[in-house]
Amino acid sequence: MRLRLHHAHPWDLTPQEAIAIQQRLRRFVRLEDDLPETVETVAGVDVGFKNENRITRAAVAVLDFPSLQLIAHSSAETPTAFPYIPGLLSFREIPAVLRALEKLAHLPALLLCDGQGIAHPRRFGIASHLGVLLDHPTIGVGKTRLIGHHGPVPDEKGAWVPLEDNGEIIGAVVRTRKGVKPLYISPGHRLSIESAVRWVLACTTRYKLPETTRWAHRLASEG
DNA sequence: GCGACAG
DNA sequence: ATCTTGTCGC
Repeated sequence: MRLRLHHAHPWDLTPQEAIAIQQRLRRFVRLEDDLPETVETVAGVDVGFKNENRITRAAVAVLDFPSLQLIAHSSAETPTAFPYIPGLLSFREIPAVLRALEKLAHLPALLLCDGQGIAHPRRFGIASHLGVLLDHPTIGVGKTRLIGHHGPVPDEKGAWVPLEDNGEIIGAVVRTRKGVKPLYISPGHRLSIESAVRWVLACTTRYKLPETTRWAHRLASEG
């Protein structure tokens, strides 16, 4: 589908300017549930690198919901134009992600992104950034923590505890599989924390990572 | 000044 | 993220 998005080219941005953009866009993030009545497709978005990080490859895996069967996918490669800086990950990965999304016939109802949503120093991780640019529901699925603190997570699938920063709840630490490190879940845009957790669990079967993420990771890394 | 630090 | 074999535990 056609995506008309204006934004500065990452290679022209200084970290300070990138931070200013996050501060300007964060006000558009909405945490009220705003999804279609019926969600028929969910997608995983992930990025991989080639040629010593010179090439960024993004992949989108579209799954039917709730069967979680892969029904479509797309990918795109772009020259890597921004370094990896904690807190500014989206400026490195989003350009390729947008190119991959453009190749889809239809935008999936919900996008699960690798990384954080609002569980970010400025509450504007990659899932929120992508969600605001598209004004579309997104969830951040992080394998590790960027910011925030939390208590122990019961070792039972589906158990979760709030992720907190300065007295503010910014996400959830979720046990998607017994005996395995939990996932750091936070809303990107158009969902509440509780809903984000529910959707991630609904997309997870027998593995730590949701099926959406597993497919996207596979498509972004290999051939 | 000393740690922490998504992918 | 990426480089990579075997190995511990349910």
